[in-house]
Amino acid sequence: MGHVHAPDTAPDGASDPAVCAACAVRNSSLCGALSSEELAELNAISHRKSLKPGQVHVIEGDQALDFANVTQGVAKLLRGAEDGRQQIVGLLMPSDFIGGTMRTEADEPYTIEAVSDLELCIFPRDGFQALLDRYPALERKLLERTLNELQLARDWMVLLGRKTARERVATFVLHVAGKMRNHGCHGAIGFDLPLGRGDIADHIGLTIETVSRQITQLRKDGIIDMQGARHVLSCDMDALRDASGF
Amino acid sequence: MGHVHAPDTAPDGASDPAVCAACAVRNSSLCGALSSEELAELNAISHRKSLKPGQVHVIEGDQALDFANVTQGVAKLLRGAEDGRQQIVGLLMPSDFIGGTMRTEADEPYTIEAVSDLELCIFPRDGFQALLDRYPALERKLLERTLNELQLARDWMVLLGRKTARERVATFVLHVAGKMRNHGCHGAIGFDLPLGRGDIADHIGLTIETVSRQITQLRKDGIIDMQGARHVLSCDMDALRDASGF
DNA sequence: GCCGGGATTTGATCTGAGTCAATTTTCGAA
DNA sequence: TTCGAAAATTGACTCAGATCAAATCCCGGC
Repeated sequence: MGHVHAPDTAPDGASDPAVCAACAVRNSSLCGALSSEELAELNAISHRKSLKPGQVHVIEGDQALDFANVTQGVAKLLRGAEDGRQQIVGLLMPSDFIGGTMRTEADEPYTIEAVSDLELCIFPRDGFQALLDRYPALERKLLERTLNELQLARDWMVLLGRKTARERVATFVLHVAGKMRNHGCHGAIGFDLPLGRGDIADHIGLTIETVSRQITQLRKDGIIDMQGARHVLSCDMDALRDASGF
Repeated sequence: MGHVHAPDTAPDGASDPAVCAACAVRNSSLCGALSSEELAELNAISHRKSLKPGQVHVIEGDQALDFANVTQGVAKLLRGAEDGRQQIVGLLMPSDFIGGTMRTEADEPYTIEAVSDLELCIFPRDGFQALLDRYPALERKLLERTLNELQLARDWMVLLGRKTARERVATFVLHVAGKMRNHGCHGAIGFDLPLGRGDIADHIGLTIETVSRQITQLRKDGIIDMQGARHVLSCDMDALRDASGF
């Protein structure tokens, strides 16, 4: 991980802007829809930004970051909560795209909070929308991703509305395993949970204690094998799917 | 309600196809993005379909309805549940748009179930996508609506993940009042709840009994005034917003 | 390697919402 | 207008998960 030699060469023979050629998500992100020339144009209006764990960005109305790619790190997308209660409505990983309040009057703000060191590639709203007008492929890709997100959000509604504590935790682990997709999570390959117990709780609508108890239970049942609190050594995908409800 | 004379005349002077001119959602639906000519083209590939209360449509893979406008009636968008459990992930009212699994491998099906007499205007997937390619305004509108839906879904996640029973019911009433927007729901104007107790429960992640108890409580507290089980005579919007949590 | 503080686990107890079980209401059909 | 079935309400009791309260673990800094 981390060795990127040979920058991609686009089909038309021109080459990507340097930053983009080195970008870990050149092809897997939205940018994958663009040729080198188009990418150069997008790149011209973009800028990069780093966030340390715990730092936040508020998304609302104007100057705030309105469209961005996550190029490195993990972040949580938060909603609500002047009192303690908060709900994580999305988990952002490299190649995920942020933004989309578009022209809707964004009444209440979303918050992006970095979980690990985070790198964003930010596009000012107006410039980005102009590009959207110009490059249908970009807009199409954005539409597809948004539809995907919508589906995900709706699946999460099922989790939050109808699943038991055990099912929720199992679903979460399954979901992370999928996102990590470390070549399958079979055998002893393993991966780290990107969130601590508290954040997991806020994502699946439980408390820290309940999350902890359920993880302990899944371990005792031999469905997952862990080392420490974060590292999953292996998991029985079938049993996990089974435990995750429907 | 129901008196539509004078069909709209589009800016360019041409006139809408007859069915569309008579359509209650000509302008408020996706079709609002189209001129009369464009509408004619869309109309050419569309067909109408009626569903009686309780009838369902499954959305998946292929031949199934993949893109459609709701022109009349109310439907619920369901997810999950081979056992009893089901979650209503969306409420569909006139001018709402259904569909959008796009090319994603739609692993598990969504279901549309009519709540009242339902009228759909259906567009076969391929033809619709071709139009999407041709008319950027249509695609843009679809993107905007999808982003809206996503926002709604995420707000609902907060409800399902973090709100108490009372807050959920209050939020639901508020939400319906907004959708109905019978000129404000102040005074004695009133509106009907589009769902029965069971469906409300499935939408906000509670049981029938709890929903019933909470509605009773809101009535006793003077926050809403009802006649029968369905008809809301009036509601104190501020108190309701207050009771709905955040 | 040692230390310290936050994160996690574990235990005991409480409670909001679920479940089970009757009524009572509502509303459409005759 | 009456009737009957489905929907809604209400009550009694249960339970999954929350809350409160200690341990214990773990990891980074020294």
